[in-house]
Order: sequence, then structure tokens, then C-alpha cells
Amino acid sequence: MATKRVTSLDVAKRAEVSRTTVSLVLNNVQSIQISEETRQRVIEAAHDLGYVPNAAAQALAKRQAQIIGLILTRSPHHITSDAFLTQILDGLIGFFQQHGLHLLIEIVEPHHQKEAYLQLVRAKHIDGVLLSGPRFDDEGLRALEENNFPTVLIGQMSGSSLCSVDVDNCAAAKLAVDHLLQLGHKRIAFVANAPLDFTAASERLRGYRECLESAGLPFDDRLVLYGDFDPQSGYIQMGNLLAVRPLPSAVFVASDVVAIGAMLAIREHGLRIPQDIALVGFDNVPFSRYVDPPLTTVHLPAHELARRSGEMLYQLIRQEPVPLRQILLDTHLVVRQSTGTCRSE
Amino acid sequence: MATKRVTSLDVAKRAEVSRTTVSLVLNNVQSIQISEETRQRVIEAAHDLGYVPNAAAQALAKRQAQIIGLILTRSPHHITSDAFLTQILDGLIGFFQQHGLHLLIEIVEPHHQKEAYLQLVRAKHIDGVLLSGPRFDDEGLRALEENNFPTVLIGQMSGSSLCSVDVDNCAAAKLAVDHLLQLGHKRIAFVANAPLDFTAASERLRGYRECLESAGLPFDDRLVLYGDFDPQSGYIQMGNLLAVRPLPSAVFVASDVVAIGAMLAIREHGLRIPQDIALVGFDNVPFSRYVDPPLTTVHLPAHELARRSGEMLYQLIRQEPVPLRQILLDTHLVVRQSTGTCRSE
DNA sequence: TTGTAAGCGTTATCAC
DNA sequence: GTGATAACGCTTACAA
Repeated sequence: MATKRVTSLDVAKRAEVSRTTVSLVLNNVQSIQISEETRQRVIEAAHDLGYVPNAAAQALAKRQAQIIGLILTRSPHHITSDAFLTQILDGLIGFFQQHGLHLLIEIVEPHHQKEAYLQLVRAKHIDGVLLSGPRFDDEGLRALEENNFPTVLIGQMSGSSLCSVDVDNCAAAKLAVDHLLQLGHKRIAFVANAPLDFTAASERLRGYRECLESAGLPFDDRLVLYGDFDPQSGYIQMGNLLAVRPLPSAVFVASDVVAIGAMLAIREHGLRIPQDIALVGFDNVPFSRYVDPPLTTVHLPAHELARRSGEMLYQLIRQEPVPLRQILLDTHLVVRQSTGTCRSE
Repeated sequence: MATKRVTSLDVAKRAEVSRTTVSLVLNNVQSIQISEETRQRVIEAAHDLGYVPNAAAQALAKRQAQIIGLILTRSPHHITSDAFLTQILDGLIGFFQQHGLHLLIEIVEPHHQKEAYLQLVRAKHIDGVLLSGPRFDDEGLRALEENNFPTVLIGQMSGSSLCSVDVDNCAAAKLAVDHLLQLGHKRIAFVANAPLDFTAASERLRGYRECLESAGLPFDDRLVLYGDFDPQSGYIQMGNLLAVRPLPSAVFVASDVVAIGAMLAIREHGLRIPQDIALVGFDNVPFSRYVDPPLTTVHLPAHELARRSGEMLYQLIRQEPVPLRQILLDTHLVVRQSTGTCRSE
């Protein structure tokens, strides 16, 4: 059984000072001068006793939990094959750990949003919200906005004044489609990364449409399909697409994870990539360069997305001025073999 | 700006009862009888005011934070391509959310373990620890064990009495190697999923060795290489392996994520899978059936691993009896084309 | 420079 | 059945 908890009072006694002094020393309060000698005594006593301040008590007194909430709006099932999430986690945890903050990860399913956010916020369980994958129909977001709660979107929500870090999904999609156009493709299909409720999905679709338009190509809605985060959905949708005649000569799949499912469908239909169908993905997840053929894709700077949104939220929480409330990071196309260059045989 | 915080006192006033009553009603304390009428009054008042109990205060008073810590022992960088993690998260979040618990995710780098765990534990920041990927050299684990802190390993640590949920990695590896033996392979290489400090890696290696041994095959240590969680490491190690003569005819890569890197190396050397080199992976991550050729692999029941470890920790925290403290789940081989069957052309 | 005392918002232990 | 009152462990004016 654990030994009795060590409190700041124990430390105070051992150092022969008051609890106040202990608190002042341990929190390194600058506005007050404490003799180097007592400071050392306190630090030593705390160390000897293995004292760690109680987080709940600290949170209660400081009104800060030192926890930030990463909220995911997809269903748990969708997390399963989410290669983007791990990249985000990597960047986020690194950053927050440096600043002594912890990361609480929460999944909030559509239609429970409002409740769920407010619960977390009102309970002061978390000091700030990082929301990945905002949806148009998210009522909870409005509530966060109205309550002026520290919130940063990883993604974007037009018409909202919330802080956000994102890429220009529309422009990024154009990079992909432009590339295909330049290779001479005239019949290009689109498979969305997710349902259009997700702002990123609808923006990527917009990029696709506008790009076709300015190239003077017709928009054929039989060539537009909707993936749903996982490879399985890409496999199915590509199967549907391959039933359309005339066949497209190229497909822009707005998610690498979905694209890998599409690739299997293409192979199973006896078609070759890129000779019969060229493919462009989106995200540049780690495995995209390892698939066969390596996937041409739009690079999403996941790590930086995470870092910047982390920084921004950190400023918000500390009530520091936030110079730029809406950040758009650059994307670029990573050309690999799935769109044609020098494929063997 | 947020409206003034609503406290239980506000609810009490509005319902014309005391704070005690509010607490009793809202926490649904069974041991005490409260008239249906006042109960309703309280609930209504709480609802009207949008009252949510303050988490820190609750944690302080109950000595329970309602947070469990998921601790990862790899470096943030390794998280990036960790397809297993997302599967675990899926299962875990679902389970804990059901029980009103939150998940704090923490990365602890080797050699900071002891400090880091104890910090979290002493601060009572978390009520329990779920540790994924235990390492032999983990000092912090011993500390958790000694302090009798609710802890469940996702993975295993021989010689430890901690609760754990895992698969029999050694036996699972044998499934893979046996399969290759039955296909007639005599020269089989091994690429570990991670350095041998990780218990899972060393167990899988043991399975490989023992399996060769009982088949009467020689053990050639030039055929044993060490991946490091990501595809890149698989690519590099496979490159090294392909320099060994005579070449192996089959490779067991103890991680699908590492295997996908190995596949690229094999292709780039102009060799075919499975004709020139057969490949077996481990984990059965979602994308493994979508690569080309689809990967034969050992199925790791990630979702169940998560659920069971979650349940176990939940029992531990509630001080319920835990019938089985060390659980081993079944694995099975998923045979796909990377080991030979009916590959086209 | 250090100590005293009053919160922070709950829950838990008693009397009533 | 309900209501004072004391923890819970820390921070922070304010006093000394």
C-alpha cells in the first residue's frame, strides 16, 4: 500500500517554514524575494519527501487544470485507420509536454457535440480545446465561440471567428488536379476523404470543381464519390467508379488512407496504375511512399499543423496576444509513380 | 466573456435545499432516501442553470480524477507511423467514455520513466495507468508495482506481477514461421519490429529461433535484423538483408508497418513478392490487406486488447476483484498473397 | 522576507 | 430526509 500522501504542509514542517513559503518557492514566484538559504531548505525538503503537488488541489486553486483537450469528431471506428491522427499526436504531445501541459483525448460523435464540449469546459476539466476535423453542423463549436473559450481548430470553419490552423484545402486540391491536367488527363474523377459535412472534404471538392471548370472540362457528377476515412470506403467507392463508362483516366482521392483502398480495387479489376488509371492522394501520410506504386500526393504538413495549433492555443490560454488568428500553411505536391513518371515495365 | 460560474450553491438556492442535498441527488447516492419531489426540484434547477460540477473540486474531494493515463514508451517520432496505436485508441476511448472516464495520453521517453510515472501518480493526476509497449529496462514500472498503483500493461513483462493483457508473442511468431516452413522455405530471415528492449520484440525473436530450432534449421545471425517501428527502418534493414548471400527465400517481419518498408526495398532490388521472397508481417493493421501483394500477417486483436485492458484497469481502480490478472489473447495467421497463394501473373 | 487566513467547489460526517 | 460543518491540498491577498 502506498505510503501516506506527502502534502505541502509536510514539506513546510521539514523545512521549518510555512506552507506559503513552500508554495512560493516551488512555484518560483518572481515578484517576491526569498532568501537563498530558505529556498534551498524548501527544495531539499520537497525532494527528500518526494513531494509532488496534488494536481486537483492545484487546479482548484489556480483555476487551471494544465490539461488541454484534443477533440476528435469522427466515430471511434474511424480512428482505427487514421494515419493523420498519429502525426498530429506526435507534434502535439511533444509541444505540450515541453510546457508542462497534458493532453486529454476525447471523441465526440456528431449530435452530442454541444453537450460534450460544454461538459468538458464547464467542468473546467480542460483549459483549452483543440478540435480536429470541424464539421459544418457542429453546434458545440458555436457554443465554444460564444463563451469565448480558448479554442483552436485544426482545420477550418468559414464564418467562424475561432482561431484555426489549416491548409488551403481548395488550393491544395487544385495542385493535385492541375498535375493530372498537365499530364493530359481529360476525364478525372474525385473521391472525397470524408462526407461533405466535414469542411475539409467540401473544400477539396470545391478545388476539384473549380479546377475542371477553369480548364473548360465538363463536370460529371457520376465521377464524384465519397470516401469515409478508411481504406474500405476507398475500395468500395472505387469499385463503383469502375462501373462508370467511359472510365476516367485519372482519380484524385482526397486522402491517402482512402486511396490505398482504391488502389486495391483498381488492381482487382485488372487495371494498372498509372497506365490505365493515374492516382493522386492527399495527406502524404508516412506509408504513402511505400505503397506500390508509390503514391503521388499532396503533402499536408501534419507536424507543423500540430505545432502551430499547439502554440496558438498556448497563447490563448495564457491570454497572450495572438498575432495571427487564422493560419494557413503551405502544401505542395509530392510527385511519385502513381501518376506516371518512369514506372518500370 | 463567460457568465459567472454556476456552483452547487446556486443550484441549492434555486431548488431551496442545501448543497448536501444537491450533491446527494446529482450523484445518485443510493444509501439515502430523498423524496421524489425534492429530487426533481434539484435536477430541474441544475438543468436550468446549466450546472456542471467542477472537475477539480470533485477530484479533490473524491480523491479520484476520473482520468486514466495511457502511457507510450516510444519517442514521439515513433508515434507518427504507429498504426497499432490508433486501433488501441479506438477501443480504449470507446470503453472509458462509456464509464465516464477520460483518457490522458502521455509519452514517456526511456530513462525519464521513473520520474515521469511517479509525477503523474503522486500528483493524483490520473487514477490508473495503462502502459503500452513495456520495456525491460523500465524502472518506473517497478515503482508503480511497489506503490501498488492501479496499472495494466498492454504487453507483458515477465517477472512482474502487474496486470497485463497481451498475446503470446512467442507462439504468434511461431505461427508465422511455421507457415513459411510449411511452404518449403528453408532460409528464413527475421526483422524485429523494434529494438530488443521492448519485450514484444524479444519474444517474437524467441519464437522465430525456437521454431527454426525445432525444424532442425540452423540459426544464422546475419539473417536477424532490427526494425524500429517505422517503414523507413524496414526499408533500410531489408536493404541490408538483401546484401547477404545466399539470400533468404522468406522473411518474417514482426510488424506490418516495418514490413511495408521492406516491401519497397524488395521491389527496388527487382525482386518479386512472393516468388523471389515471401513475406509475413505482424499486427494485421488495417492497411495490410490493401498493399500489393496483400500481406500475410499474424492477426493481433488490437481492439480486444484495448477493451480487455480497459476493463481490467477499471476493475482495479474500483477495487473490484480481478479474476485473471494476466490475460493472453489468441492470435491467428491471416494468409494473403505475400506468401504465395494464387498471385496473378 | 515570511506567516496567517481566506478562499477554490466538492464530498462526507454527522446531528437534527 | 435534510442541513450544518469539516475536510480535500493548494494558492494568494494581506498582515506582520
